[in-house]
Amino acid sequence: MADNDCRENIIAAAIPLFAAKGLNGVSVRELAGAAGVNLSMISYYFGGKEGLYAAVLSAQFAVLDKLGEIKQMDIDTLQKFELYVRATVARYRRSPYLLRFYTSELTNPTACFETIVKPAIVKVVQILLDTFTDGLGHERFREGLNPADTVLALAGMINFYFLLEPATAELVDHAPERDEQLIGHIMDIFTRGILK
Amino acid sequence: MADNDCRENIIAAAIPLFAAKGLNGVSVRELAGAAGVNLSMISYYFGGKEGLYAAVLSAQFAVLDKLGEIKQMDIDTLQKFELYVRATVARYRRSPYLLRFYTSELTNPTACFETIVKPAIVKVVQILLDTFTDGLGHERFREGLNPADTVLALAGMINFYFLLEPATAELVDHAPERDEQLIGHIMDIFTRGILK
DNA sequence: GTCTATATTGCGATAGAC
DNA sequence: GTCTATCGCAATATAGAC
Repeated sequence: MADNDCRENIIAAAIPLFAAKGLNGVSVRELAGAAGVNLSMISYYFGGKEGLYAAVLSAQFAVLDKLGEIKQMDIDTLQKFELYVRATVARYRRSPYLLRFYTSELTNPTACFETIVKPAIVKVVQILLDTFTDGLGHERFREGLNPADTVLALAGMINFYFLLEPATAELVDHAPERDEQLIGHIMDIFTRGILK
Repeated sequence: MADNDCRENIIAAAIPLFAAKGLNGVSVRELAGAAGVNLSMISYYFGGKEGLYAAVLSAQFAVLDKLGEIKQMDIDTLQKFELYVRATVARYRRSPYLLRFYTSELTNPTACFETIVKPAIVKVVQILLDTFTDGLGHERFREGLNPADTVLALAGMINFYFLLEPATAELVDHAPERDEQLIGHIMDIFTRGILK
């Protein structure tokens, strides 16, 4: 295995394994076997299993950085919220393991929670809060809306839909073809919910 | 340790440990130590660590059974949905580890997912779907509402608020004193979102 | 029912050859 | 940079004394 291919192979093979079973559910032997490399390579490149896990999480959460662009855009507040929902759906479709890492760290935090996951979540929530506050001045929002409750409600509607998929696959159609309808639905509820 | 006290002590001590670290993150030694019993008692009473985990999950998810009563009540559909939200909040306050087991099994399923967790989730979603369908006949709901998207949106708003707490504690006030305001907020958004 | 002692297995990590 | 071999440890589970 040539040079940096090895390092990338290990990360690529580790993503679905860590996502499915968590940090403690996978052994270095299993990780090395899936990557087709010798198990000592994991210590060589990452300093151990936990180092590999941290590298995987860093790569997974890097995609969240792009969300910051929404705040600066010259569009309506509600259009910004719709962009957030669209970006979230697109992200989960493109990177189907991200939500697993996200919620696994929220429920069973490792050392990475404080260093990687929590800052990433805080950043996203802060963007949504700022967007809402910006809109308060010149949008026709209802009186008495609590900013935090409002933006967490929006985030909850879209994230929970994906989180529940393993349990509701036979009850609810989670096909990507329905994503547009889902986005429209959530934005309809949210828009009517917060406007005067 | 007298008789059945022992069995119950083990379960009581196991709940926060399994909730915080997951099935693979806790050892039988740690479990026995926290319960103040000999480690062989776990095999004696539960047949092993996985048996104890299954017993813990069964006990945790038993509280969901009461939700079925909402369906039969002679009240408005929207009042039923509010009762669901209230019951969810009250449940998480009374049983602060349930959500951890819930989402841990959704993201990193064990053998218990198919036998205990998924059936419990399906049951709740089915109750919400039936409640919505019942209401379609005699409530002033908007046209074109997708039942699944609608009820998952409601469930998402309330569940995600609690799921995110470990990450947003410094950003958002998650105190129980605010629960009434939160419930009112979510029901306001949901009600305006689905009525004509 | 509860204990001690132990059997057995699998773990993560690394020394050292190439 | 990659391999083999192995070290040391912690895991679960249980046999057998009381």
